[in-house]
Amino acid sequence: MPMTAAAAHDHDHDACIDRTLSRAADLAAARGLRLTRARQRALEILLESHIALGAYDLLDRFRAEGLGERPVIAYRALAFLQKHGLVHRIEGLNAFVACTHPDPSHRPAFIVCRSCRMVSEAHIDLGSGVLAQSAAKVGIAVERTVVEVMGLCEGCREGQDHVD
Amino acid sequence: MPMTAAAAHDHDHDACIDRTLSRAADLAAARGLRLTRARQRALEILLESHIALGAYDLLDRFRAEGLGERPVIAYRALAFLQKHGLVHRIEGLNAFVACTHPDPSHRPAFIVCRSCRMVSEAHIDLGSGVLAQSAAKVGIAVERTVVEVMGLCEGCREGQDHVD
DNA sequence: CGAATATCTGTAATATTATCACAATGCAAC
DNA sequence: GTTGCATTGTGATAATATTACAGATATTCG
Repeated sequence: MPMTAAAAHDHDHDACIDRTLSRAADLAAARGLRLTRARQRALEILLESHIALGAYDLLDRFRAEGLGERPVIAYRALAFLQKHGLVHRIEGLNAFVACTHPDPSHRPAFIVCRSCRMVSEAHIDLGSGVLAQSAAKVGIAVERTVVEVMGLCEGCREGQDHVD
Repeated sequence: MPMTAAAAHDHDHDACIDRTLSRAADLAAARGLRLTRARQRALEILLESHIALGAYDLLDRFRAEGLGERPVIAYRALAFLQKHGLVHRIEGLNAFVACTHPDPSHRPAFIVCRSCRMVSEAHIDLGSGVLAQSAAKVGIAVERTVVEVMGLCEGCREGQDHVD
């Protein structure tokens, strides 16, 4: 039986959801943010699993729930959530996942299945290593790091030993 | 006077170009690849600078030179060059740069200016660190790593202290 | 050589991802 | 309550990327 994304994370996913939502609520209270219906639902939908969703996947859900019909609705919600660190973009997939890490400001790193789009969040400090030195040498002031480790998860390897 | 991308790399760019093109020719000879006109020119165009170009930027050049009118022409050339490690995709920019590293199979890392799109190529071995362990733990067999360090280069910081 | 095979190119259409512009609405401060 | 600002609604469009299939070119092998 193929392992689900949640199973692969081996955790209490309900608690994971609750923790993240209450963190979002705290953040909103603290910073005076407006966690409107669309923003709240976007976060909830992304939290349902650790599968990265495209903006248009989210839009489909919004449409089904009467929360909006047009792409920009989804992009706005995602932009807001990203800005406040509640959602991350997976560049290698053009997709989004809810942030599952409690630390407010961190350098996220992602472990990603290119087939089922399961994402596991980790961390890495590139700020102090060889790469930071190289960046300094060419004069780049680092603002953001994109670190994504891609491959096939166990379930996807079983289902399909071909390339995909 | 703002530093150019080439100056920031502080190198003999002509030699850089020659080296990469001859490496491509060697590779083609060795593997029986067909380095056709469009492919050759795509590589040459990307080599003109260390600025990442979008597929449609390349297409514009192709159009100007009578090498093709349609997007798929550019994407095909890029796919071929990527497949053989002569070009890398910068995920954070949806753009492409020529590979400047002699090592045939490596884990590239990029230092990127988000404004002028200058790219400096470095390397990093994530295969042996914490991240690889995390990947193993969630069952991902790593195939590819995306490592991009983004920020503003010196020239772009000077020109525009606002956010951009 | 010449047919068989594989690769590459040309062309059209379309899919996917993302943003802009502007009017209308809601919410908060005074 | 009206001023000011953030948010939403609506339409259009921009930017990025792929599929499908026919025709051309190169390579292999009898």
